[in-house]
This record gives sequence, C-alpha cells and structure tokens, in this order.
Amino acid sequence: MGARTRLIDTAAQLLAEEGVGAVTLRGIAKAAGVSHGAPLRHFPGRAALLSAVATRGYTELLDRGAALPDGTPRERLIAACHGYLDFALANPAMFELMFRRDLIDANDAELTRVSSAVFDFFAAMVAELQEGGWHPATDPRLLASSLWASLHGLAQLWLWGGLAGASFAPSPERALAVTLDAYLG
Amino acid sequence: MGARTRLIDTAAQLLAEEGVGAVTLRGIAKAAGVSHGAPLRHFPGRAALLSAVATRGYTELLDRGAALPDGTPRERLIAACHGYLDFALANPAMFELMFRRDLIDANDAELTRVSSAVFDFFAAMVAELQEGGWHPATDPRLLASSLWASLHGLAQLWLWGGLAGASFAPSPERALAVTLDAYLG
DNA sequence: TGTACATCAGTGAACGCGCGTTCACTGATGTAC
DNA sequence: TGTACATCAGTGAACGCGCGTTCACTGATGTAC
Repeated sequence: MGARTRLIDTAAQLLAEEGVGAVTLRGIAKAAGVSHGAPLRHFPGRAALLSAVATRGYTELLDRGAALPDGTPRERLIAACHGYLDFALANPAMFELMFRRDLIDANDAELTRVSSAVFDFFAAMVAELQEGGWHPATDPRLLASSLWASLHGLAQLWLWGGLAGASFAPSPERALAVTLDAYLG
Repeated sequence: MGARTRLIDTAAQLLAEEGVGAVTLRGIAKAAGVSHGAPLRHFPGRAALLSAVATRGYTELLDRGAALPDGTPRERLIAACHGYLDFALANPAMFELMFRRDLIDANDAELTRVSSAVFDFFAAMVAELQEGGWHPATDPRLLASSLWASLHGLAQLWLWGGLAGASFAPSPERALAVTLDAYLG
C-alpha cells in the first residue's frame, strides 16, 4: 500500500475518532508515525490531503448507492434516503468535513467528480420514480435537490444537537418518515 | 451604549464582512478599536462573546417571525419558511456561526432561550395549520422538525455552493417551492 | 556483476504566524463620609 | 466642598501553544551502462 493511501487512511481514522479539529497536518503525521513534514511529500498542502479524505466520504456514499437492494423505484429511493441519513449519523465527523469549504479544496478534481456522481446517482433514482408518474412535470434534478436538501438538513440538525428544543427531540428516523411521507405521499 | 453591546455589534459586523474565520477575540478587539485583552473584561472567553453574537442571529429570526404579515395559517407558515431561507441567504456567516458548536457555547443560557423560542414559534405556526386539518394526527413538533430541517438543508446546501452539481444549480427559491409543494400539497 | 547516478520518501530543525489567555498596572469615574 | 477609597474598563507586555510550511539533508531503492 502506498504511503499516500496510508496517509488518507490514517487521516480518516483520526477524523472518525477525534473529530474535524484533529485532522491537522501535524496530527495526521503523528498518527501515521512519520515526521510532521512527511505528508507534504504526497500532498501539496493540508487542503489537498483533507480533500482526499472527504473524497473517501463521497465514495462511500456512492458505494452505498450501488449496494442498494433491488426493488421498485419507490422502494429504492426510500432506501437511498435512509442510506444518506445513516451514513451521516454513523460518520458525523466525515459528514461535517465533506461540507466544510474552509477545510477542503472545492476545486479538487477528484472530489468534484465523485460528489457530482453522488448527486447524479440520486437524481437518476428520482427520474426513475418520475417515470411511474410521480411529479412528472418537475425537473428531476430540481426535485432531487429539494429532497436531498431535506435529508441533509435532517442529518445536520440532528448532529448539531437535536432537531427541536431540548424538551423534545424526535429521532431522525421519525422525522425522516414524516419527510418521506410529505414527498412521496 | 455599553461596551459589551458595542463589542457584540462590532463582532456581528466583522462576521458579516469577513466571515466566521475573522471573529477572533483579537480581531474583534482590533475592529472595536480597543486593546486585544479588553473584551475579556466583558466576556469570560471567546465562546461567550461568539454565543452572544449568535444569539443576535436567533433574535433576528424571532423578530422576523413577529413581523410576519397577517393571513391564513397556511400563508403565514409559507411566509415564515421563505423568511428563514431569506435570513440565511442574506446573513451567510451569521447563519454558519449559529450552527457551529465548536465556536459557540451550546449551554449559554440566553442562546438556548432564544433558539428554543424560535423553534417554539415555528412549531406553534405548524400547530395552527394543523387545526385546519393538515396532517392532524402528527405531533406538531415532529412535523415542525421535519419541515424546518428541509428549509435548513436548502439554505446550507445553497450556501455550501449550489444545490446540485455545477452543471445544474436551481435557485433556492425554486427548490423551496418544490419543498413547500411536497409538504403543503 | 559491478559501478555511478538519479529518484524520492522521510527527517528534524527552524521560521513566522495568530491565537486565547494572564497579569500587573493606569486612569477615570463613582461613592461614602 | 473636600478627601479617601472602591470600582472597573482598558492597556500592553508576555506566555505558551499549535499551526502550515520551508529547507538542507539522509538513506534506501531503482536504473543505466
């Protein structure tokens, strides 16, 4: 395994264990057991390394999409929505990093390639369901954007510290059920 | 005007102009024209000052709610949803700060008081609409959580850099219309 | 097989930076008598 | 009205920290002939 890959692995593990604040170049180097200048042999800078880590996150999202069980378009879209929320809840720090523009390089070629693929996959599932007569007149990418944003907000707010006030905190699953009911009827 | 209030004002302005990364204790002190140790006369630390700034954001949200025009419960809820999105788009850095747990003190009394009030206000509007027969069997706070999360995700993703891939970027207003159509039929 | 050279990951000291926070101090203002 | 004292916002030097990045160097590995 290449040193570059090992650095990304170590960073991803450090991210999961210690959070976004821990993935500094020096912290990653230390966790990887190399001197703190070593990572710069493989990445031009911190943002590039973190972008590679975030790309891992988008790749896993894509893998989850590919591993979706067979079923009707509707069943598959519902499963994909659950998958997105599950991923975010299971990998909170990765999820945060994936959307932290100040930490990663938004123009990173691989990152944009994979994240676009995730959206395209999702939009394709939406389009498939539309063929069955669901919101047939709406642009599938617009519909996908709205639905994706709803999932995203659910994950963000839950990770942020509960969906409602402290006195009432519905589980994200229950809120997702309400959301899916609204969209899918 | 007290020095404390002036510091919050200055910080809020600096936040709007320079972003979340600029609101350091030293940066705020410099912008306020005082020595960099001066803010600690009024706040126990950085998190307390930033929490006071974020509280401003929630307060403005509450003010916007109070200023909603008269109308049917449905019209008022739709206006509130637009208001939330408008606020986020008009105050991106404040919106970011309001949900950055690593920068503000989640246990700050005033902050939790006002942010809870915002949610309660929103949930009350939802409950009012339910009296008209809309999703009557669902807990209004659960319904409010789902709808709020959808708005929140719309704002977050838009500010993050477009709702979809670079090839297709629907305006948040168009996506909001789709979302409101899904929930409100 | 042996030799000279190139490549390249990694080292570790150093640089310069901005940060939050501490601390002894100043100077103005308010208050008690 | 005057004096002694307390309060308190602000000062500015300093501390210690972790950061990203630079740089000359080492040592192992691969390659050409």
